[in-house]
Amino acid sequence: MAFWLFKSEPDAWSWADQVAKADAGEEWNGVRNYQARNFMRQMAVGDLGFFYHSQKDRAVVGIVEVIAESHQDSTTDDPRWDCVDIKAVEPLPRLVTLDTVKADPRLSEMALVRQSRLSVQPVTAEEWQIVRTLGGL
DNA sequence: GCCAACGTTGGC
DNA sequence: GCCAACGTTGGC
Repeated sequence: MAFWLFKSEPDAWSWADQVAKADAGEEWNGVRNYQARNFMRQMAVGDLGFFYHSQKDRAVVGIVEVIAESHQDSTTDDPRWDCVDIKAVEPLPRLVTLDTVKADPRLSEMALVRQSRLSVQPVTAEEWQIVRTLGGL
């Protein structure tokens, strides 16, 4: 099983929106970046991810699970773009802000820090554990 | 609201 | 196939 991070502008699609979908989950659609798409193609059902709010919040806010492997993105007919489905699993008791991540030397290699514009990113098992703990889980 | 970083497009 | 122009993202 692998770990990931999904980035979203809360104004467009927030953790609350994701939670509202409950176990039905939702497509992680709208990604138009090859690197991000390729990561989604590598995902398997059962993989876990962090849900990150960009812009105003700049924090990891919850945990999500991949519930469908990559398939055509329903928001476009362009066959280049596909996406997975994810559902909310649980919120983090404490938000883990970008500042916190940047301040922790163990997290200095995270894509979140090194490649700030990438919207879907891999997370190592070690990073997963550290951020979970910082989040109070 | 600005700007740096970076990805994409299109002319050559 | 290169590169300039342009568009977008996201931190600050």
